[in-house]
Amino acid sequence: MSAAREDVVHEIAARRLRGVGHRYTGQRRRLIDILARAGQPLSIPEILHGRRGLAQSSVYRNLSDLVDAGVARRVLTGDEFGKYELSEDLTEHHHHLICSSCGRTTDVTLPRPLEKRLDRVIDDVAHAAGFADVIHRLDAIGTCSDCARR
Amino acid sequence: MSAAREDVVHEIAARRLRGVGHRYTGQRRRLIDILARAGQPLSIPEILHGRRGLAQSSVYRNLSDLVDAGVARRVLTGDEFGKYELSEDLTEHHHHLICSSCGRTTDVTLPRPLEKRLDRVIDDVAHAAGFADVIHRLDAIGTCSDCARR
DNA sequence: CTTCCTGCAAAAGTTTTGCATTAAC
DNA sequence: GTTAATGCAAAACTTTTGCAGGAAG
Repeated sequence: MSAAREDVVHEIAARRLRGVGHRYTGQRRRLIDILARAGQPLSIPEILHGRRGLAQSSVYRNLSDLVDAGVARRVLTGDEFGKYELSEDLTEHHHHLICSSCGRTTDVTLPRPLEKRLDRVIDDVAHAAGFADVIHRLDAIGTCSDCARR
Repeated sequence: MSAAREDVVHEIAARRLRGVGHRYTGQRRRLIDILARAGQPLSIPEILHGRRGLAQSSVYRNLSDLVDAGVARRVLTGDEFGKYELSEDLTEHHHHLICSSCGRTTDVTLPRPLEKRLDRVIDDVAHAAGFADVIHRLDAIGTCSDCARR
């Protein structure tokens, strides 16, 4: 995919964090790695699971800082937990397939022309309602193959 | 808009609740009224605010029952609270403009042809990934006019 | 009159905060 | 050396649950 190479992602993350007065510490670098390798949004319990040396409170604080710096974003899945992923300019514009039964979330992309048309229409509608700097969030919610079997 | 008249909404709500073994009580009827008149998703604090005779726990329970019966749905706004609205077959298919700064949420609709194309493409993509019974959720997130002024 | 719903209070579960210690620059 | 980040524990906040009393069918 068109995602930036990992070292470039780290450079960008470091720059943006410094831009908002934060340091690029080991734990923050590690979180970026975890999110970059996941390829799907992760909840804090998922991030903590099987990894040592990460205090829950620090992970919450750091993900929040990464969001503030524009390096990550919080995804709403209807799961009980919030999930996090790298921001789109570090990966690529994509959408989510969310299983309404188990919360499983998969990244998907749509054809370029459809995306462009969507963006135009949404921009028009949003401006008419007085909204500025609008991005869109399009997710599909259904039943994944595992849950359909039950 | 093409929304059903209020009394029809109540009939449908009553039928669907009975269908899952629930009664159509005064409080449930009242919640339907509140959601129907709001024209935008409401959080539980918003529902409780300025209304007497609604116990918080019962509102949580009843909204959950309304969702189970297919009369309402839970909307994720990034606000700290979950918000609820009537299900789309009782109103009409629409989307949300969400202010990332203050959480203000406004309903909007998109052109029919775009919606149809979206549905087709999402259906294809979802099926390819093994998902069934997919609906789409498209929201626009930006800055509302009030927050832009600050 | 039996079953489900309601309200209150308490519990559970996710996220945030205070503070002393440690690491970054 | 100064300022910010970390880990632990405790607190805050949203949502769920237990239970006794009340309403629905």
